[in-house]
Amino acid sequence: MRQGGCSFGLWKVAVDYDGQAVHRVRFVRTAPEGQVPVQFTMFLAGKGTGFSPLISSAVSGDSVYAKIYRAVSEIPYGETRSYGEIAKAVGTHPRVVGNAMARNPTPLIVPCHRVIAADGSPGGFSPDPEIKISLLQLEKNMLKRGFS
DNA sequence: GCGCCGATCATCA
DNA sequence: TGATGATCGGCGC
Repeated sequence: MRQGGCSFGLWKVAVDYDGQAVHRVRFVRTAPEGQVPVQFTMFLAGKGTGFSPLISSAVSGDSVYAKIYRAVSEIPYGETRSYGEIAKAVGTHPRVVGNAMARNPTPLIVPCHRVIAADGSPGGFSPDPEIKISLLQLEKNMLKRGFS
């Protein structure tokens, strides 16, 4: 298991991973020393649209949560879905989707920031909703500017 | 049009 | 077993 950190604006991203398997991602004020997979730095710099071939350990298994994480992973770069849409896709209730996002062990890889409330408002994000806004703006800008 | 309230269900303590 | 959510939709005003 390797550990690393990189910057995203005022926040840092701490990553626990093992080869292509990513076990945990979290936003922190101070990141641990070490390298992160190149996909993270590329994505956060607006030079990548995804994390392939990295896989999150959260999507394995057959629990409802794993299904939710898989469904969320299929949201394309720059697009959004509502909690209700995800819920319908996996056959559960929107509240459960919110619960799954709140406990998401690997944000970014499972793009929980692309899941917003049904009326278009951002909804919540841990530890800070501003991160969610920043990520959505980043993706929107990059689509518009053609990954400059 | 806006705000309140009840439904709903997988985890965790 | 009961409480708790990063919600949704309908109804009343």
